[in-house]
Amino acid sequence: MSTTVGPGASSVPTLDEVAREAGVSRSTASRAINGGERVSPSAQAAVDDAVARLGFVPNRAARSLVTRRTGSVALVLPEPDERVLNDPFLTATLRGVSSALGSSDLQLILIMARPGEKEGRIARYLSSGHVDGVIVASHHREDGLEDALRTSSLPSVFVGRPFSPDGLTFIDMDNAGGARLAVRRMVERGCRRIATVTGPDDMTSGVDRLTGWRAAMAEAGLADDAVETGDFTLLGGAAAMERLLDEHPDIDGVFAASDMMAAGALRVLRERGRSVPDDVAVIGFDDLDMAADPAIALTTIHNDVSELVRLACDALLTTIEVGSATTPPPLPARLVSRSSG
Amino acid sequence: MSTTVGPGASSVPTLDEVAREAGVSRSTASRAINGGERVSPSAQAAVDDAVARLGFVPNRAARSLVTRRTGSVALVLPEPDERVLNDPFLTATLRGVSSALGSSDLQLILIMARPGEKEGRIARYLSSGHVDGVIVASHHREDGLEDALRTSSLPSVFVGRPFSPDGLTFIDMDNAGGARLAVRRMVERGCRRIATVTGPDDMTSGVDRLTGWRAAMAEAGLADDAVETGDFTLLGGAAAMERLLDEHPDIDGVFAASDMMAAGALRVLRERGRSVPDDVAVIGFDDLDMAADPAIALTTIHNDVSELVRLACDALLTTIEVGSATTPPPLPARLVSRSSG
DNA sequence: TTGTAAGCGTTATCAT
DNA sequence: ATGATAACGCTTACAA
Repeated sequence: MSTTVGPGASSVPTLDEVAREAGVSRSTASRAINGGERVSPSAQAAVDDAVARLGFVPNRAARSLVTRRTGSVALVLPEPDERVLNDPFLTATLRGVSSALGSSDLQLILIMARPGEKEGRIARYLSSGHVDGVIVASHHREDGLEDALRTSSLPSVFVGRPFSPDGLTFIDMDNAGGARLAVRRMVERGCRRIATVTGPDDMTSGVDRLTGWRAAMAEAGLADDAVETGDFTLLGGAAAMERLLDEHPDIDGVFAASDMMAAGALRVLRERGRSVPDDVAVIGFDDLDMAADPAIALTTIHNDVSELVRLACDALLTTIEVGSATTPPPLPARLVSRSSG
Repeated sequence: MSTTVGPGASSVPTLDEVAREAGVSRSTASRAINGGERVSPSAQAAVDDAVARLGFVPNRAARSLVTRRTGSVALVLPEPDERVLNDPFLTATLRGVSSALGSSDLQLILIMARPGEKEGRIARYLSSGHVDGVIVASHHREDGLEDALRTSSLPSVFVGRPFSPDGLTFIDMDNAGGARLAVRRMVERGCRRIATVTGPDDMTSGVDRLTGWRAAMAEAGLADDAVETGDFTLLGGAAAMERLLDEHPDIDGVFAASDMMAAGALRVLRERGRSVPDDVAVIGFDDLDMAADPAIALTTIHNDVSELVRLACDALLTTIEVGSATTPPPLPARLVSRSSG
């Protein structure tokens, strides 16, 4: 019925065509499509009809050009993709954001690190107006995200304290407090030579847990020289534990800054014939499912990722709508007692 | 230096401002920014300077409005997010697409199912012009994606045969052939009462593997009545195995349409005191890492997901650039022999 | 090589 | 309630 323009000219209908088909002006059609404020029932019906008949879908580029809204938010996880998919902490973050967004009608855009990453690719993508907001988790000191987002007007929320939090909003748990809890528990249990397997020092979660460990060791009047760095992975934790045993054979307690690293440490301790917790107590951090596994039974500091992420999403949505949000106090740490320490 | 318009008026610089700052016209600035065809070295330098000074980033909405390119492609996995993150097959797909895109400068948009999913939400998102192309994997008969993409002009590639492949391009392996291989192997090994734990019948991978099983059973002159349906999960496989043993206590071989289901079947068989492969042989499908685990040692049909996904991405990029791509023949199936069957 | 001008498809303002 | 009309920020003929 329409003036055909040749083969392949079907393509996507525009608002103009809908308006024409409905016998109204483009503005009325637009109003009818968006909520229908101030449009007569008859016009509304005509437009609805035309939309259905033509299979009209608004062009988002055109729409966001004028509304300055894209309808999507980014989750930035500056880690290689295989890491993102294998690390339970990261998958929990992804899951949390995905479900928190489920209720809103925002689309999630997942942005991970890429092999030969040219510095600033992610920041550039974010500033190019493709998203209405950003959640950043698992970020590193040198990834440039903090400065980029601080200077940008793009709403953003960090999961985990940024290195320079000024002008940035973030959600975090009390990492130092958690480490303190772990040390105190081991001290109570009679440990006197307590080591730590720390996280990477380019991540605040690693830094803060180490700080907490040092503080608690000082409080207890214990030496804080048994420190080895891991990378939050099982293998990294195992390697750190090896070094720890080589250099400090007398340790009787280990605080690992993540459950994954604790699992690696446990494996090494078993291989080296140390019994846990009798010879060496072990306490992890995160309280992943694996910690509750009877075969592991890891005492650990609970980290409520889904709550953290929920709060982050709330804060982000608030920022997008209201224009700002505040950084709440850190979530308190809680020790979950199992048989390892 | 610029005419300030009040507080908060800093915001994002536009191409116009860059042009003014560089002392050239907007079109010259545009050309300089996009590749720099036909711009004098001096103009180029001036523009580059201005861009750097102003921190200009092109507005993608405006750009895609005219170029009709968004610079992103969607990966659609119509499964709930927890499923996506826990199923090794799906994570492999995600990883594959992510790395295949790494070389191009396309951004990946991950789209998963949502709890109260209103029918067609995904299709609507895809047609709204937010992406240049789509890869669909793990799709179901009733998810509406096939029709939506068939009628749409959006480039798309399915990983796994669609139910109605006409007008759609897809990459698949020889699922029926794989099932046949499994049955023949068990027949060779002396099995005569072979059951199957099938996949869901709203997915072609489930259907095709069942078809292959039936064909091979017929070829061997065996009865094909021992069939129970699973959902590709471990629990589903276990439940199906229970039913199988209840109804056909005499079975001596099981073809499970996925390794996850095979793992569930193995667990049930062990619990019920049947030894594998002596009492009952078991063959899975997919060849996930877990199949190679010595504690499982599952004979299985190899499924080269990363290759499948690579081909799918290639096909998609071709379609986006050239306008069309063809469906290649299915990848041949290969049996990987381990101790379970 | 450069600039002018015409869109791309929406929404938003403002008379009517 | 409705409809012109002016943006939104960019690319791209076409002219100079």
